[in-house]
Amino acid sequence: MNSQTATTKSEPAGCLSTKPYHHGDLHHQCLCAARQLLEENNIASLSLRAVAKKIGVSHTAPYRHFKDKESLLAGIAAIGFRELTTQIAQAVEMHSGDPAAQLLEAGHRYVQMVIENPQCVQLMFGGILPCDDTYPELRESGDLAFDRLKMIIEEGQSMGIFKKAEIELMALTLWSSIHGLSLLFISGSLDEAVAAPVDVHPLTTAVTHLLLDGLKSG
Amino acid sequence: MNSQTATTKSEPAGCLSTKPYHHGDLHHQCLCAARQLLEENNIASLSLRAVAKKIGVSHTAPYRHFKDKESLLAGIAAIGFRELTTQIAQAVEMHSGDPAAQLLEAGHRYVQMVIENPQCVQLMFGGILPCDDTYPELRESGDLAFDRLKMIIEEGQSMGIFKKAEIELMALTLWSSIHGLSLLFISGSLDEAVAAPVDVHPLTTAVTHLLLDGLKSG
DNA sequence: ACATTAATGTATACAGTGCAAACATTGCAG
DNA sequence: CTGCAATGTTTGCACTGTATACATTAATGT
Repeated sequence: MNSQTATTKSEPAGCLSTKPYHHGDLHHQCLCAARQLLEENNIASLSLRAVAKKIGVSHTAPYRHFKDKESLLAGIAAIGFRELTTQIAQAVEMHSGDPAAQLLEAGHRYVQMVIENPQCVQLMFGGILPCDDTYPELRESGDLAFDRLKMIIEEGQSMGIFKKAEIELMALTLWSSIHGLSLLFISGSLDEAVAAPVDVHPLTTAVTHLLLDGLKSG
Repeated sequence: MNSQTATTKSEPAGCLSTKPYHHGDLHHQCLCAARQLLEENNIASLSLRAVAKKIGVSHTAPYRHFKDKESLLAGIAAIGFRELTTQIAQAVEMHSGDPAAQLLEAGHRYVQMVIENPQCVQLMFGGILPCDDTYPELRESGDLAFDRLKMIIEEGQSMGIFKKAEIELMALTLWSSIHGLSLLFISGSLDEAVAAPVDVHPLTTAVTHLLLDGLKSG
């Protein structure tokens, strides 16, 4: 080829500047693009090649940043777990000193997160990724979220507004219920099981209240 | 007595629609083989070609019985839904006249079913299959199961042992909780969130009891 | 009974996929 | 400036879903 100018950044007109052939940070962009494509379709039809094309790199470029496709998926799932934990944390500090309100708020945020990122959630809990310690970051985030949930209940107990059953059991019941409700919702199973058109927010509120009735002391 | 019926052996009580013509139950065998392969690995790595090979036919043979791969998956999911409905029905007739026991039994069977067929359940609720009416049989089965659940609660209410909240709401809470518990269990999320090694049966019992506390009248 | 036909299974082909290996381009360290 | 490590590209292979054309066989009308 010719030596000097033509090969390098000789694209003065038009295009955005940031395309130095060594792409900015492909790692991050892969995650973003993949997450977007994931939600646009579903897990099955997400391809690494499509991700690469969306970013504008060759279809093997992502392999410089992710060992394989599963590794990319794990990265997306980790983001999801972190977001979930964040949501719960925000719910806690939003209603400081009111465990019942914290649980309700956390439930709403959990459901909201699931509804807004259904495919990501399916990825997080859908058994696609291995359960072992292949991707440690996954478990840590999940752990954190559950810990926060238990802390809420603990506070409620010490305040005397929750009965003193096993904490993990109560937390698990709550988590299961909200988790199940969210997943049933995005799976579409509710739309025809329940007669009326389903509105999540009041539904979540009602379910949580029903659960809180069972958790109340006395 | 055998001149005609010898060759035309009525097909062996297959899982899906009967094939009045041409004998040979490839349809049924595809479903069985696919289901088996599905549980041996996971959804992502289930291939039609592997199914065909397992049965011993050419890799395009299944297309005579299933429009495409998704259609096969829908068939498997339908089997799963029907099995779920059956389990709940059996729980009901097992504890006739005792709604609380029916719910508990149904919960145990639900969880058991999920644990024994995790990949199938992921398929049923994992958002792989379209939610619309592309596969009507899917929705019908799910409907039936939910109807049975509501009937249990209705009976409990008329017997005066459940509070008289909205039936669909109570049913939904119960379903969500058991569903969520099952899915969390097979997703592996529980193994590290909960400290001790998780044993499902007592856990299901405990969760159900906690819920029943919230449902009780008074 | 036999030819016709529809139902069923096969052979072949093709585009899309994940991924490995060899190669090219860049930014940086000596 | 030279060499190197990080990053991106090209090429290639095995495998997948599935469309098409072909072969076979069971069911049916005459």
